[in-house]
Amino acid sequence: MAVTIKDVAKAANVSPSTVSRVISDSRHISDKTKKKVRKVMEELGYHINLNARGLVRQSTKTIGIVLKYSENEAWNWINPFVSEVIQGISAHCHEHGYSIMITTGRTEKEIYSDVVKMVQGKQVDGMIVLYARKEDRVVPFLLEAAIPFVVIGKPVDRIHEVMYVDNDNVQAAKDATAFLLNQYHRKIGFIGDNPSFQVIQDRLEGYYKALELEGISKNPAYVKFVQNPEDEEKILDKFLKLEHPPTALVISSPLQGVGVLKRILNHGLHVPEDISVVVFNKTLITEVSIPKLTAIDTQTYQLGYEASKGVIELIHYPDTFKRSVIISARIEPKESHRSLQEN
Amino acid sequence: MAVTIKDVAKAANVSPSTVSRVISDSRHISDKTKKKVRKVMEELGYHINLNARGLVRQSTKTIGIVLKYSENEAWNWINPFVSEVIQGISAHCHEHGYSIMITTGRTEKEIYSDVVKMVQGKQVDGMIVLYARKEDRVVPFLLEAAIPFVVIGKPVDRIHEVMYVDNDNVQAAKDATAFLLNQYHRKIGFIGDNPSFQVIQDRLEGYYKALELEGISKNPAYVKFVQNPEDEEKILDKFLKLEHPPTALVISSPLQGVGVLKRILNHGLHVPEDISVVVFNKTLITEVSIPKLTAIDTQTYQLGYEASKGVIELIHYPDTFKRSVIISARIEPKESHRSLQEN
DNA sequence: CTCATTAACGCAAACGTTTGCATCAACTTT
DNA sequence: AAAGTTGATGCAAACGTTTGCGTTAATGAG
Repeated sequence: MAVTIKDVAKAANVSPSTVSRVISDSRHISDKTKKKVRKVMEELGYHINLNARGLVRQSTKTIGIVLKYSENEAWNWINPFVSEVIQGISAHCHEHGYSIMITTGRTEKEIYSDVVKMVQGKQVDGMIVLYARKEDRVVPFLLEAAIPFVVIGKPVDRIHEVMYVDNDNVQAAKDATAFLLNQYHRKIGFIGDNPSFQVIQDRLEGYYKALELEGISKNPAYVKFVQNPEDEEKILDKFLKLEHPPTALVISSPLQGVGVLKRILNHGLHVPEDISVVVFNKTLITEVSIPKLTAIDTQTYQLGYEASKGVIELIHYPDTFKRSVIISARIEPKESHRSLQEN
Repeated sequence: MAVTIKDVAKAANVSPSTVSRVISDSRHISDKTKKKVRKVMEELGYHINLNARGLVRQSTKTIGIVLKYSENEAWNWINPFVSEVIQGISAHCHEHGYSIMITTGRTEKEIYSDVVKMVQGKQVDGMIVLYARKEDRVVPFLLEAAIPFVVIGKPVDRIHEVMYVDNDNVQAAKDATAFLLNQYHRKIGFIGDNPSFQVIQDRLEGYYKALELEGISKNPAYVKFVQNPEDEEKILDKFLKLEHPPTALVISSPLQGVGVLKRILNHGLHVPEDISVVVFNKTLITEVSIPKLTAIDTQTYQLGYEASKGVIELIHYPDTFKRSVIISARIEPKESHRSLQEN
């Protein structure tokens, strides 16, 4: 088949071990020999077999990515969040010569076995988990397998045992709400998706905290969760039928953001004239939206980049302290908000 | 380290070869032995080492994906096209037990060496190339290496030697243009991105063809290429300053579509009242845009799915006829166009 | 009862690297 | 000049599978 290290060795009149050492640029080999061997490698068109190397080195210089599993299949990849995170991971991995392998499973069970295959099959040196979910089997498995990994998002359960990178969602939501308060909004609504995610709980908490600081009491009528896109309509209806409809909204996803935007228009109202909107996650969507959405930049790319830094560090120094990285989020004022007071 | 086939063999009182055959469920092994061995595997927590298997089988059941390279880094992953294609690939790969590995390179050179590494390093059994570009080194390399691969898009050069899956971009653009012509538009503009991509050339050709059928001659003033987002402004300016500005536009990417949408609004004009817009690639973006963009559904997911079908077929039957698959594209009328004639 | 057939399994050689240890020549040192 | 040191390379055993071929015992045919 292909030309192997032995072929090169034979042609260069050296031993296979010498060739191997030339490949890894060992300092035990004389420059003359290196030159000679390299020339032969060139001539023969040699390329290393990474399977063989992986076998003996017990390392493949590959990291696996566990893609987010979502009931709503379409939202997986389409969700720009995933893309951007992977961008970040990819960038850092490349800098360190690591390859990337991704899960292909669609259901929770499939994904789990993908992970097992990657890890036990020794296909990867480390893993990055793109979500944090209650009662998930992946994280416990990875802990058990004692393979380096980091999760993006805040793992609910064994938080002190795993390294994770996340935003401070409480703080971010607090900031977002405070931003609106500073613009003299007093009636602020909150829209989140599935409240079973920790993210949503945290953001809700931050939202409440900011209100509290201003002495505004919790108003359940201002807080809604949309489980599927159709809910948006109902929710907006309810909001607008209130005696005092909210003048501003904090929304936990860009997709919902544009959805709400559209419903608002349908009601003959305008953003930001009639109602201000701040959404979580600055993404392509918030940029191409008209008006551009004032969004919380959670620095998704950076999230991925740091996660990658984490695993690779863990791979090289397994005893690294499992520090957790908080990526700061900051609000990026665009066009979907306005101050209630014309200064 | 981990428990190997030999450990299992020892514990089960059989030879390693027997264990191996149990794993592959060989019919040369008695059911009794299989049961026994499987039980031991279970007890010992055995899992196969895919590196070792890859080494001897000369196959890893992994396919590599060459991500599109773009000068404008941000457009890579963010571009929903890529995400959807990968979704399709991923789905089919999973059905056949194949894993996925993606390139991490940012520049053309980096990507090329990623590919070489994957292929020569025997990390993958086949490849899918997510773009077709003139004077690209990847496709020639893959041909040379004689590894199964399929490109998504129409390879310009050695078209009869490679298997590809693509839309009929000429036809699609022709349809799109005809669609507008049917709505009594006569002054139709075309906006594409990098004209070095075959896609753009094809779409341009289809655009011209449709016009020709109506006896409308080519007008270079109506055809523009935007290389970076800032160009959109200039282009629109030029269009609008024409004596007869276009009443409709065919745009080759959803991202550009929303960009142009915004610029049009900036000029105090409205879509579709003042100008109709049809964009290529129905994606999340075109759906969340306001108004929803009338788009050509190129069935991106299907593109990926078929590509995957292609490689895996080539892997199993190397002598498969290198058929090329054309995924039909059809226009999905939404809200960004109108007829010039009030019926 | 002998011989050919088959079913079930073991042997051992690959697959292409890496790496600890041994070797050996050429230099230093004393 | 002998002993020790250093530098450059080779030997051979791993790494964990797969698989062609050989062996054995049981079965069937004649």
